[in-house]
Amino acid sequence: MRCCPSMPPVSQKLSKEKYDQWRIEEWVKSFWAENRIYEKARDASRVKPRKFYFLDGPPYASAKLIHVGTAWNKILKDAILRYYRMRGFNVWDQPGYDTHGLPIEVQVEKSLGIRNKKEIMDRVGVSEFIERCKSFVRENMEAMTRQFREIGIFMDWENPYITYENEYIEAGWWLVKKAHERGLLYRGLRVLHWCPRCETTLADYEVSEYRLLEDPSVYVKFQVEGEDKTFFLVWTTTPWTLPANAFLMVHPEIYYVKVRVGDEVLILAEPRLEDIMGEAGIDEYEVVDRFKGSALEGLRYKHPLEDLVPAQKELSRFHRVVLAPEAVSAREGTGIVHSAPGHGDIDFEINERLVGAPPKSLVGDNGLMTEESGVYSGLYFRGEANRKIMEDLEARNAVFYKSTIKHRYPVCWRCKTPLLLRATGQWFIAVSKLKNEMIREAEKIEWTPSWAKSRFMNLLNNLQDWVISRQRFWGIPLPVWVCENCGHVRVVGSLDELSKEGVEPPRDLHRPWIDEVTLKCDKCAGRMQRVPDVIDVWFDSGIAFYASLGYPRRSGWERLKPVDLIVEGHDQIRGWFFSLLRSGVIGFNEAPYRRVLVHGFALDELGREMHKSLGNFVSLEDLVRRYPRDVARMWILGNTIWEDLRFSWRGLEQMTRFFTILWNVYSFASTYMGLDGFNPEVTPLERVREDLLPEDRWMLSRLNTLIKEYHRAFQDLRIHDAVRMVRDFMVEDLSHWYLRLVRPRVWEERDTPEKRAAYAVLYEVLKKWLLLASPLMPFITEYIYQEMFRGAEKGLPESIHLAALPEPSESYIDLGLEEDMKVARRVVEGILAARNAAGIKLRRPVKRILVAPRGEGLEDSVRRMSRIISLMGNTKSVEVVGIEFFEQARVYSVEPDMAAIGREFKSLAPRIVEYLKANQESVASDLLKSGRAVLEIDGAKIEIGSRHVRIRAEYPEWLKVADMEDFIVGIDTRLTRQELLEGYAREIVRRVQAMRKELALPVDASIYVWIAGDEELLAAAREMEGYIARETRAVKISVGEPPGDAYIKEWEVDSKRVTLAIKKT
RNA sequence: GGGCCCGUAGCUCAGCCAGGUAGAGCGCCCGGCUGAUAACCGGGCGGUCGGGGGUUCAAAUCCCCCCGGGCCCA
Repeated sequence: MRCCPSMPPVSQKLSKEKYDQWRIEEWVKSFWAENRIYEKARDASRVKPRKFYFLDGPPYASAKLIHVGTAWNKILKDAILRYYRMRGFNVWDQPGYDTHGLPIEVQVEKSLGIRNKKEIMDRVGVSEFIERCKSFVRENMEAMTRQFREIGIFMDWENPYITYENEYIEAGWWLVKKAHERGLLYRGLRVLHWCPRCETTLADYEVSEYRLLEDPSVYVKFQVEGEDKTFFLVWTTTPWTLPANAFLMVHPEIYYVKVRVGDEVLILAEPRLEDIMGEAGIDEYEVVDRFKGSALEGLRYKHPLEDLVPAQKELSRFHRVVLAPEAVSAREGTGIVHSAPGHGDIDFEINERLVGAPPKSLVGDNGLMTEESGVYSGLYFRGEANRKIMEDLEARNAVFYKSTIKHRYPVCWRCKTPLLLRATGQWFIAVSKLKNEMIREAEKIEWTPSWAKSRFMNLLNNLQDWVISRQRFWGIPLPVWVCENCGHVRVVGSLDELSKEGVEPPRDLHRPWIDEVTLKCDKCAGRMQRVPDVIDVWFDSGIAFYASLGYPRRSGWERLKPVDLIVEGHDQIRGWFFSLLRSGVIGFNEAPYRRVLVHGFALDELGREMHKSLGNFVSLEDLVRRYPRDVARMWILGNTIWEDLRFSWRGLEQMTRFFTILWNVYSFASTYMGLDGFNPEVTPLERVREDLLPEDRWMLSRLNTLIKEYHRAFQDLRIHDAVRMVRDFMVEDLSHWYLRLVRPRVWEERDTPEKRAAYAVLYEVLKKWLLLASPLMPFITEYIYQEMFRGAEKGLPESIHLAALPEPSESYIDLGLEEDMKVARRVVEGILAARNAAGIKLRRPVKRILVAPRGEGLEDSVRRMSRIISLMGNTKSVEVVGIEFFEQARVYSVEPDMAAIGREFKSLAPRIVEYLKANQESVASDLLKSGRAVLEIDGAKIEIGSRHVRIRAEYPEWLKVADMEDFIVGIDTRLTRQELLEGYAREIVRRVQAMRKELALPVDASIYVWIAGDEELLAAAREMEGYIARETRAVKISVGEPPGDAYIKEWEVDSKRVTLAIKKT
């Protein structure tokens, strides 16, 4: 094998160093940076014909720390992108950042020490505020990018898309204009949650936090018109909505009663009567009438605060009872619900449909009651206003009963201020009109896992119009200009449109600069001013599919569309996946993406969500401080993608074991290939095909099966399955099995065809495995590639990440052989179990093992694999026998159950026991056959049953058996002198090896060996001299005294003493 | 209140789609190996497959109900 010294063999470098994943990763990082490996991978990919447009869901840049879940997300994406690059796709891998929105504004407000919207305008100034938002976001983005790069995410970090950039904003305008052109943009009134501190509307999905708050619980009497002493009883926890009351609602199907209490008559729902009277502490009352709610329809009433509230002048003419089953429940309240259409969403809807009152909101932007509320003007809605209203009601005898209630009440998710519902004018996109198109397009999307689709479809069935306006600053300005004179609306879709009007667009398109742009109305030549709103931040990321590519200003989208894959957590089904589709249909009438992969959430070790406030938050930095990147990546990627990831330091710790095994495998190969000067160019796989042993063909079959299944897993987006099969292959097939099988061949000093074959196979397997593993663990694979493979073959790419993934070679796949080997492994497992039971170590050879297969075809497999079974089980022969062999070999014994025998046979018991002991086998066989046995004692016949004894099956002393599912495996433990001596020889070898190691001798150094001590061991040394010499690289084995400068050590083998000495030649 | 996901050994999780004697790793106990070695390997112990009902010759797996956790919606 050293025939061609001019060629560079496989380097031994790997085996010379201690495994240190940290050092490796540092080295690889700088290797990538110095040689611009990412850029080379990107550029090589970008000229390929088959496109793969991946779109990064932009993380929200509101913090510097990266959540483990976000890391999982990017690591998954990275593995997939690497895979597609290595399969020759033209991969678009631009990352993005989501940068606008209220959460960022709130953080910046905090840093500026201000508390409300007014202060932004008055104290800080909007332009300063916007600059602060931008620099805050920029710092966060930089920090996040640095960390993503740190863990080896190969994405185009030099060219991310950023939602605050002018080009991106302009792309947003384009879509608003598109919606306008399609007649989908409208301004409408809608009751929405409002934060009185942030002074903006919140979308439904932003109303996510609730607090337990105390509110008044009050039963108010509304006098029935024309009947002085008859009242509708109404329950409310929001007295501040009463001034805006327009009508009352009842359920047509529920029964109502008139109840006399004192000299008054109350109307309320029958099912609530007892509870309410009980709560109010009233025992004496009389039901005077009973009727369905429908009978109340149209009855008019008098509002108790009518004269105090100017708004009531307009509202009083609407005061009547309407039927509204969807708004009324028989389970709480009185069954009569007061409706303020300006402060309730159902109220608003019913008002539109049945009543038509003006939906008054008597609460201003900042939570203070407005002028129109008269005496309550200027009072805070949940505080002073509530109190004053209660006082007035009581003063007017309009309160039947009052107390307080603690209930879940929505608060602002950013500042925790209690919210209110309020009718406000907002801008909408009428996506409900696009429902059919959206469903049609969603049907075309491929979902992994498939249940994500049903969840998505469920959402589409409840499609609502989209409120896109927000009354804030840090967002894409709504490109809507309204004429001050005639109210004409104009939507601007690009900067060019402004230029054409002779308007110089501001250098930054954000507020406040854009607010200064005015246009001339083309209807009346009046001045047009922009509406002050910005757009919902969900709009930003929803347009990323084209906006990230600079469309419509730049080309690219037309070429790359549609997006081939998006990958996000399951919360984004309702979030990003939804908003992308919405924008796609508004703008292009089609779904912008083709495939979706949904992953789970990263939870803490107890299965809870991670929150900084809970103190269980693990950041990416925490993670990579404690575990190397590849280890973290492999652990994270191994989790079933669409299930939640339970964080576990222990899990990470366990993953490090896999890496030592993997390192040891490569280190082992590198040691011996280097030693023997193996050169893959001189001895390629094709050249050894004739010399392959069954285990080699098996290994190659396994490799190619792995490659096949790996590609299938990646194509199905089952990355976790790819991780598991790559890992299992390395541990089970390569390390545990193949390496053990080829070791003797590798140790062989001579150059044999079998050794060459082993090296060629090993080289092939190690190289291809490394390629398969490289998208998953990019650091260590790069390192090994550089150290071990790069120098051994000419023309290999500069980095493993520039290489192509292997494709399976069907000609190497032999499933029958794989099946045979499975059988062999099961048999060897049986041998080991039997050895274990017999206390015979693997080092000691046995004469024969006996295998009785239980199933069809196993017998042939065992015969075909008998050489391998012998080798791995250290046995001289493998005999296939029938099950009967073991049945016949079994010796049965019975053990009397004294309690049972004594109870039934009293004084005869000792005699029976005596008999049983003497006739164990016959009694046992009778009992097994017929369940009874007849004993003859003093001529009398006594019958016993199996309840009287315990039957045991035993094999004879020389046969140790492992009874398995598909086999019985037995070892013949009777050793001849030959096996005994061989065993001793191996004991000697092992000890000499240990001594070599203690002296740190080079693996290929020759030595002299001296042996003294027990006679049998000396005999073994003499008779097995050749074997011992070969295994230990001894040039001579002498019996007797060693020289003084030899390394001498006393040993004990089977309590026989032996002294060994070695010395380097 | 609705939709979807998860619940399997002490711990972390496969197996469920296409029903056929419950698996892995870790931990624990016992043993082995020693030129891949601050490693590694084998064996053993360990499970009402969240609970209940149904379909079936056969259910962790399919169906229904309930309990607990999660995501989303109302």
